[in-house]
Amino acid sequence: MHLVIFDLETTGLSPARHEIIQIAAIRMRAGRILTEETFATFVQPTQPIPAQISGYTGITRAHVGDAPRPAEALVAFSRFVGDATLVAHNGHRFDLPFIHATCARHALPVRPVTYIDSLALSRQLWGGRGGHGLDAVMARLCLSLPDARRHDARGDVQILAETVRQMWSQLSPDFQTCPVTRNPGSIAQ
DNA sequence: GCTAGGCAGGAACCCCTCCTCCCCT
Repeated sequence: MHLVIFDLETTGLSPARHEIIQIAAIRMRAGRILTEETFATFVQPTQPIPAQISGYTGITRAHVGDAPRPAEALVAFSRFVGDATLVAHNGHRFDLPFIHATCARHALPVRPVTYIDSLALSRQLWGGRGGHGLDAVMARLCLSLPDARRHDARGDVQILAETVRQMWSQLSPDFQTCPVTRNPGSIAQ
């Protein structure tokens, strides 16, 4: 199965009120993380980045000042995605709604995609007990990637890709079948 | 902890609705 694992950093939690400031993605085929096939860009928001978000993500005005505008960044991301199935942690309620809202705000034409929420992999594997946040999943898998910085999309996507690989291998070792629901979504054309 | 939004699981109850917690920046 051809997957693109991705992560967004944003200026807040509300797709209606906040903006994307960073996109990172990494490709996975048949259970292999293709570390040479990555995508990463900062995105220039129309509003200033709140101080608490700069503190949380490390992303400041200096990072996004010359970055592509949202439309340009989302089209480039779409090209990278190709015909892959997208994967994001809490993507059903966070990343995909942010992409939908950003496309709508900038009147960007969209195309259908399928996506998997990696929260569902965690719930499938460990049931309702305990948390399913990325930190909790990492702890359960005893996973530590010292070079991957949390809350930087490039670091989070490395961590997420490895957690997805490990969870998937426990649920469907041959990587041929998808162990959780694939949802319909849309991204920029 | 707040923002938005409503999954998933459990309780109460008998089949759907309500409630609480969750998860993302």
